[in-house]
Amino acid sequence: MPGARPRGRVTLAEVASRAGVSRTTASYVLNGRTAQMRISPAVEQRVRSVAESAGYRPDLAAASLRTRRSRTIGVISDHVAGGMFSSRLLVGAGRAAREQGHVLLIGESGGEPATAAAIITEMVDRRVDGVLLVTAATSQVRLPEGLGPLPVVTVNCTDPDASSTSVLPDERAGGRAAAQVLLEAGHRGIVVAGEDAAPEVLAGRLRLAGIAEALSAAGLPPAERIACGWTVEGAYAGLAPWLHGGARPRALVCLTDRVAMGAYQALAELGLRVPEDVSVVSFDGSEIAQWLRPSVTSVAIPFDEMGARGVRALLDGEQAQVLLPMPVVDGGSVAAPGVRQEHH
Amino acid sequence: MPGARPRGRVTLAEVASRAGVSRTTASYVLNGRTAQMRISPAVEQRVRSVAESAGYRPDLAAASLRTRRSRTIGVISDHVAGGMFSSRLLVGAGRAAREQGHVLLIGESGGEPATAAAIITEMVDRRVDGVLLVTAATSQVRLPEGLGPLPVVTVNCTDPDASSTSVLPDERAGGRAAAQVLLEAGHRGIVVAGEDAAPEVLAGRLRLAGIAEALSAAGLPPAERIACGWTVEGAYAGLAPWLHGGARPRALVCLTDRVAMGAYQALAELGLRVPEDVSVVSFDGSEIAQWLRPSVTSVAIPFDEMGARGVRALLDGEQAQVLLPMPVVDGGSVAAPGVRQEHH
DNA sequence: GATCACTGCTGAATCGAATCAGCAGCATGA
DNA sequence: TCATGCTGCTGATTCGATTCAGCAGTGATC
Repeated sequence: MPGARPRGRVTLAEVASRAGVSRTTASYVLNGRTAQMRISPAVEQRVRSVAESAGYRPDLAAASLRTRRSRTIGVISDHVAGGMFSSRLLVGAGRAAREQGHVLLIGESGGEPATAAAIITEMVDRRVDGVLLVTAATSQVRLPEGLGPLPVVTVNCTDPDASSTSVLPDERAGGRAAAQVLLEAGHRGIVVAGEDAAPEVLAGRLRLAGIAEALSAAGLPPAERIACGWTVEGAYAGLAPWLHGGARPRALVCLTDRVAMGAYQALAELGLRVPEDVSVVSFDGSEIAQWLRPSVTSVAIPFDEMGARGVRALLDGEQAQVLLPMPVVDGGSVAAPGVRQEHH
Repeated sequence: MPGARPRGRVTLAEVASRAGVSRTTASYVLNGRTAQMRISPAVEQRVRSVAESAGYRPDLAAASLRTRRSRTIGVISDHVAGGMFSSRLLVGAGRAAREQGHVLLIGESGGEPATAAAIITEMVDRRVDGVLLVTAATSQVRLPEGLGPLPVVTVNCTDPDASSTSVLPDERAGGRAAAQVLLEAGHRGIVVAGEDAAPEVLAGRLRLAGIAEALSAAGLPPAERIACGWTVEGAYAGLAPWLHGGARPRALVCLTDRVAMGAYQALAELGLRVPEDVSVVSFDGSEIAQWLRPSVTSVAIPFDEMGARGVRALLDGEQAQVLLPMPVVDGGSVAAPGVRQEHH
């Protein structure tokens, strides 16, 4: 049946024949290699317009077979897709990838090394151009086996033994910024709520280090520490007894927004108001921070940007270690110490 | 240099030659088609063991070129990856895909049709085997153009004009369940907080319909409705004036966990306790529900399972409309009405 | 002992692009 | 007039799998 297109897709061969040139010429034109290959402007125009009007799209499976490039990036994560905030990383990464004609292949290991290994195999089989290794919490990792010579960028994590590029939030500077917010409001006695999580998690240690640096630079003694987990429940359970025991902090740094939420609950139970009685600053810059009443000033993890920078570093072959600033998202949770209103 | 492997990957041709058979035979063995093709057990064993010991992995780009199948599923979402809870859908979908040797290609449109179109093009170019169209909120959609004959499963959304398979949470039954929890606790006067969002969002309407059904079945009048948005802030802003105006609900159904959070804030401000003064039930089953004190009983959206079922429906060529049950996650927010303790 | 069916394999084509090596045609200079 | 060099294109091969069609060899049958 002449006139009917036999297959679903238009191939390069069809474009070439309709334009009256060889497949080779059509290929060069459509890959923008007219200059090196000395294709005349007339032919170039002809090929381009035929391709356009025929709706030609190259078959990437065929191209990948030949070029060994797939315009696809593998994202291997532990709990990023499942995480409440970290999943935004995928949004930024996806946008940056799309800007360069790439697409994301995702695999979530759930923290299982065996699953991670299976994911890596699947990705290598599909000839991904590179891999983004991502964690939900800023942490140290070991690069998994099986990646071979694939370029890898670690995002929100880093392998101290590997030379791979990494993109990390500047948690230490974030820690300084958090303390600075309270210091600038006039606070001196600062209490830190939250404790180190697992040893491979960097976030806690670096935030604490930053806070300590800011206090030390201001000539103040180290902050008091209240141990409580990283969770809402843990923070409440850790802070409530302390407050019931009579403690009356004026300025609280919570190591995560979840801790801040638990802290708000414990404070509310005692009738302590934020910020009149207690100023609060926290970390993560998640939506939780805005949901609290008043919303809590939070030092944000730029997940979206981290994903984007990770992809760009991967595609541009960047080698540096990138430290992204953590912006302070202002809420209504910080006030000058003033004179505390006594409740009877 | 004899002995050294020339390329990075072992090819089928190498496996075949080492096993002393043709590429054809090796291919049939490794694709499990020994029965139809009458390959002897001895040859099968030989090929398998050579492939195993050489670490052979088929090049999927080459296979895709021939078979037009890529063992890859495209996931096109609006705000799923960026969403706090909905991103779990990707986890379930990824797991189900991996179980069948598939992998997920994700693209998030942010709700932009132009971006969605670009994503579809990229996915079609990569010969995905099928597409999961996903939304963060249960809603009605229109299938986008450009998918051609690709199988599509809509997850958490549905196109009433299309015949594609869809996987949806049974929001109406969820609504009934929410009301039932309160009715069984002995409540009769139920107030619903939250309002219809955009008309294409089904969740609100169906939840309300389910609640109405349960009340009607119990011979009770329709529930009172308090208009407030879907957000924490909106819920607080809607409920606080109402409570300040003297309203004293005994049982509250919040249309989302966010609304529940805002409701808790408004209730706390008035000194109304959950569940002693007010019983609360909500929807979503998100982590927020567990963070509240006391945790709120919530009718959960099974995001994880929705993703998994969507993938299975796609790969199995299922045609039915799947309605997944919404489990009630018990919290401590419901109690019998009892006698209200008066506060002076 | 020719025909037939069956077993167990293989040769060659194919998918759709990328790319190396080379070939006409024309102008230029010696 | 012929070698030389440039311009502008093309033929043929390659990537690594899948798969159709077919072909030796063996034993059974009449």
